[in-house]
Amino acid sequence: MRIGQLADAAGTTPRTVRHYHRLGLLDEPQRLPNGYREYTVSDVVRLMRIRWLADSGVPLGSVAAILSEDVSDEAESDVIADLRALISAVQVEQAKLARRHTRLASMLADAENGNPISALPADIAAALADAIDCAQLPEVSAVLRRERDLLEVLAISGAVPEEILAWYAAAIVDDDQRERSLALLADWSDLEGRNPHSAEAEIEVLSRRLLAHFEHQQTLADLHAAVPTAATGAGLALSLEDVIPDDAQREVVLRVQRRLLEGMSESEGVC
Amino acid sequence: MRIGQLADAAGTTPRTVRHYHRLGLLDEPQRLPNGYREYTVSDVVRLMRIRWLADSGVPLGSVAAILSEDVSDEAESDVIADLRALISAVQVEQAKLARRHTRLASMLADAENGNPISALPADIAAALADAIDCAQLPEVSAVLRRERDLLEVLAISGAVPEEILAWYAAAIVDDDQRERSLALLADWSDLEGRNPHSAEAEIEVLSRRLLAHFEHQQTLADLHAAVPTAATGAGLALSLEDVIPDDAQREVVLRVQRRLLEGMSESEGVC
DNA sequence: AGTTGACCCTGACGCTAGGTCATAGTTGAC
DNA sequence: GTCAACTATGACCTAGCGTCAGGGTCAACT
Repeated sequence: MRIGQLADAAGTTPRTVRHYHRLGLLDEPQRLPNGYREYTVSDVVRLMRIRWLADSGVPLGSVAAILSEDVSDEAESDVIADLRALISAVQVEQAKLARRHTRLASMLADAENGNPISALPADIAAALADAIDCAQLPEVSAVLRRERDLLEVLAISGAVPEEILAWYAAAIVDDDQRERSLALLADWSDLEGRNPHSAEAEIEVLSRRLLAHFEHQQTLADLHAAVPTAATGAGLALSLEDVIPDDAQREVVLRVQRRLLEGMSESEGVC
Repeated sequence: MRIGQLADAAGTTPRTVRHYHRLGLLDEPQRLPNGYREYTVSDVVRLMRIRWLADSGVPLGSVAAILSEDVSDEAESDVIADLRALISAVQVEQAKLARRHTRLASMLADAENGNPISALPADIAAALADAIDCAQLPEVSAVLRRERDLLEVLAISGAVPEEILAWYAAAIVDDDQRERSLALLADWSDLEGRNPHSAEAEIEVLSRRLLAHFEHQQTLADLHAAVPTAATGAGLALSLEDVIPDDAQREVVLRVQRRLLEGMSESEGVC
């Protein structure tokens, strides 16, 4: 019997047989005068056993121990431990594959509907992409990108609460609020270009408008409370300086945030 | 931001970041005077997007296309085709893992019960192993090994019908029939050492005893009918000469088989 | 001032389970 | 004789990094 017939009998290839020879899993048979390997039926049996184990997920390095006839106690308990480890590895892998399947399916749905592929829900990602494309001013589009990136990073971290997404969906996707939201963002981005010390009045106005815009202030409070927790919980160690390197811009953002927090705490009793 | 902080932020390792640099997935950032890479927050966003896709099962080679902003029609349809292929690959992998899980679980059960690990059902494999160990004559043990190997090869081929296994279970595992079965095999192996031309009488006697032994002759007929089909169906191209290289031994087996077939066809009308 | 420990750099090999050449000799059928 | 199909060996390739080897940098503590 030659190597091709052996391989055919076991449903594999000559390359694989030679591989097993080199690993010592299958003994090298006698050679014919022309150098060809000459196999017997017992090689077929051995090879099929190896293939069966390999197909069952046993790594080739453990096959020899399982196929060996000697059943010393320690060898057997080694085999049992190996099998247990393999089974839990398979379970881990199954969980991973299940996650992949759902994610890939939603990515495919996104792509088929012409939406961008993103870790964010399709409606939010699409609305943000549209807004970025349609923004007249490049600064507005930059602010929107920053918002989108931050939100997506939080979503990837698996730490973005449902309420935040719902709030975003309402503020950006909903046609009614959308225009006002974008106008606010435009003003905000406009403000970031200004000298923070000569823009006190505008900062005050913008903060009031933002507070007025968010009808559900509790949600805004949740947002501010959740973001740092979510970020650090996911191992994200980003400071505002990382996100906004420019000193003046950062100062404006800090002042607006401060005013917002003041405004929220003032009306806290109301909610 | 240095490479370790970047990697931590994305929940990965510096080695992975450098790997992505070499693949061109992540632009090389500016270097500090000491040669260290200096990252910004947009690198964090990019890296986390890459990790999210990779975790979702997208191969790194396809990540760039998915993350690229340009959405030309052909690029998008390429992406859709890739995603479809990935999803079906995941499904194939899930089926494979499910098979592995059941197989590994039954192997673990075998090992825990002290049974040999085999593609055969545990009771049959254990009974055959016991019989092989306890056989007084080495020839008997050799015949039993041959039987076991053949049966296991057929089981691995996935082509051994349930009835055959049930028959074996009855003949070998069942305590009542077991002794008679083993005695028959011992006589058979004894016969194989004889000159076929001077053993006509013994062949006749053995054949009659075999026929008498198998109460369910239809099952025996199934066995003989199924084995060649199963073997060729599984790509097994083994002739009797491969299994029994010795001419005289093979001749004895052929004569016994011939007598068995005659005996079966005689009583065919009865079943 | 020295030392320790935690980073960073590049380059190279290792892992699984074989696939895929490249090069060369052999067999078997027409 | 010729051609396809087989066999031999050896070497490189895959994916996604892990892990060393060998060396430089930096901040803190003694």
